Amino acid sequence: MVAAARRRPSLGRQKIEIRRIESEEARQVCFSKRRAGFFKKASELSILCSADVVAIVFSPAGKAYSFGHPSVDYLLERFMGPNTGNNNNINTNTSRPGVWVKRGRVEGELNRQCGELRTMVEAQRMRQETMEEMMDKERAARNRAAAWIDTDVAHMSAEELVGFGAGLMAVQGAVVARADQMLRDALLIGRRPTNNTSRGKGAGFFPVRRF
Amino acid sequence: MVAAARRRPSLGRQKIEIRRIESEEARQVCFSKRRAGFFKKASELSILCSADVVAIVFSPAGKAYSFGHPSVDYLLERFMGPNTGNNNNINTNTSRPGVWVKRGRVEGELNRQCGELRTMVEAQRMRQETMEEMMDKERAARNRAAAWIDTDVAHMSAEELVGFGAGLMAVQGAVVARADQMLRDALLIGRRPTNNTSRGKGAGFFPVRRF
DNA sequence: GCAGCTATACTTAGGCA
DNA sequence: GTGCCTAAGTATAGCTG
Repeated sequence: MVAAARRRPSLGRQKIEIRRIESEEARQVCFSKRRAGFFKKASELSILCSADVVAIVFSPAGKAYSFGHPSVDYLLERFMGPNTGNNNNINTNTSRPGVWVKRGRVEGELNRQCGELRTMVEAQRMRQETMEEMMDKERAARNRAAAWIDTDVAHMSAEELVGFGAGLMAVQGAVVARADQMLRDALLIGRRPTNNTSRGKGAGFFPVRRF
Repeated sequence: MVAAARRRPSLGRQKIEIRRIESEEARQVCFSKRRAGFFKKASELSILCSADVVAIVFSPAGKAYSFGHPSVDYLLERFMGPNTGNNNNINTNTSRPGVWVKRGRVEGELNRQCGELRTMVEAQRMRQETMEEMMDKERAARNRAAAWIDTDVAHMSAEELVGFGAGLMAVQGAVVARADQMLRDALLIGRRPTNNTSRGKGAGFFPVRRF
């Protein structure tokens, strides 16, 4: 059966899907709020568990915000290691990064390569953003369509339904349900209807790298 | 009143102060749980707001866990690259007039950075492909959905049709046409269909009407 | 150590000032 | 961009298997 149209259940918090927020303004607001919450989590984690934590967030506009305990620099240094390889069980006691100097011309070739690569990265990023926006639009259109179907069914009075007849109702329900199901499944906007106490997001959910 | 309440008020969550957890075991458990939550927050932040996020956590034992979107190394390079002045809570431009590297590790750093950038390019390319595949699937799903509706009605047996009654048969064409059109219009354009069809007492709101 | 539970503390989406 | 408000959605402390 098709879910009834969902009106705003309240003035309070609403559930949202974890996907790029389309509205630029809403995205910005969300960014501010969640960034604060994120850093708070980082802080709590470091205090409660005596863990060292560093978190850096780049806003879409390019601004960088960071949190670090004991300090961002120290931890980054520790993470990246004294050499190119990342070492797991740390042993660097260098509490301060050394002096940084601008690269000389010796590495001009490498520098150019890096520049090109960076340019490529940026270009690809822009393409990616464009594509994300396209998908947002498609999804928005889809949601509107789904909502429209839902509304239709939801607003259908019993009288009207009777008018259709049992057979038509069945087909209609099947059509709508099936279409809705297919759309949701295929388009990844569905959810697990089986168990509302969602569980089982155990492993491999995050791109977390372990050492 | 004397605080006699040193009992557990319930079986549920209890309030704790944000301070180092004394019990080693409890601290470890908390670390695991909160670390997961922390990375989840990072992931959500990056997705919801299209922000780049990197988070690194060192367990008390020294193990390092990290999350990074698009990639830890790329973001760290981006964060540290532009200049030396990288302290906490500092803004950094995305643009870099020149790449700065640590003295004495210039070549190693450059090579490493180039490697990371190449990895980035590759990763982004793959992500782009993934996204394109998703879009293709979405289109295919839409087409399948539309086709399914068609076939469903088209393959309807005479028996079924009899069950529906003559009126339903008469409307069948309208069902298909309207549903198809609705899907196509709404899905592709997101345009609101004209729903104000004349409706007598039993007229259906849905494209299909009573017979 | 991780997975599952319960009940609750905490976070935050959507509005509004 | 900031901050407050409400109500709901989530994360998670404390336990158990």
